[in-house]
Amino acid sequence: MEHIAWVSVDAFAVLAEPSRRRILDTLRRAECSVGELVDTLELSQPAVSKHLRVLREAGFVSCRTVAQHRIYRLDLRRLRAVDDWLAPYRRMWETHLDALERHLDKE
Amino acid sequence: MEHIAWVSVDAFAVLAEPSRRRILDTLRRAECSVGELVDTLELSQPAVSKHLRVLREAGFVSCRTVAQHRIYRLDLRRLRAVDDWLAPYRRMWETHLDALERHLDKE
DNA sequence: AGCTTAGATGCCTTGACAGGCATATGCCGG
DNA sequence: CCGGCATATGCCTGTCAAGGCATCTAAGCT
Repeated sequence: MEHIAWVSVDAFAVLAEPSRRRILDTLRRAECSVGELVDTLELSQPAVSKHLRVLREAGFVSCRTVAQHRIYRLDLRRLRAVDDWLAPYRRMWETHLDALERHLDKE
Repeated sequence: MEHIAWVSVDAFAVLAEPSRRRILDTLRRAECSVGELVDTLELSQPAVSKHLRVLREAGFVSCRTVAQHRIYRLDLRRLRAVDDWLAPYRRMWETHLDALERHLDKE
């Protein structure tokens, strides 16, 4: 069921929430249990769980169960989709930057 | 006044709105008047104007006045901020990809 | 000056979503 | 099998943003 659902979720909408970006930033360093995230983010446990649910359904994170803990872990695939949207723009400023450098070299 | 304001606007929140991304995608090809955007996006004129205001105040676009037209134009600086957030993640999948390639090379 | 076109703004309604709190579920140890 | 810890979920409420419509402003034309 989830495997279908997350395709339709708007990645940017998910990232619009600052707390969710902070969760990703935290998971970037190391995978993490919910409790650890609660401590790090200073947010209530239900709030964190809800954000994790959104991130999970959107494919930004995956989780596995270890005893009574859930260990969450970054899934990079979805972020690449965001990066894909950005790519053409990045090409633009890279060429602009190149042009600028060439301009400065002439002086 | 605006020069101060747009620093505090959350870039991701601005991009969360699909119509606004479509506007940027359109402006990426060429600068554009409001009317042209209305035609392209099939959205009401007030709606487009409001999105443009958000984009403008967030620093994603700039505009100049030509007769009774307003020509909007992409401003890449703000997108680079988004890209900056993404950069550490990109490094991650690039190294993962490298690792995968090395792995495949061995076979 | 009056008319028209391009665009911006204001008001209103509606829908989505975040957080708080209470509660349910799942898993462990004894 | 029971109590307790870790996490998930439901319900409620407040907030905020998007779109529709009407209106205002500004610039050009005759």
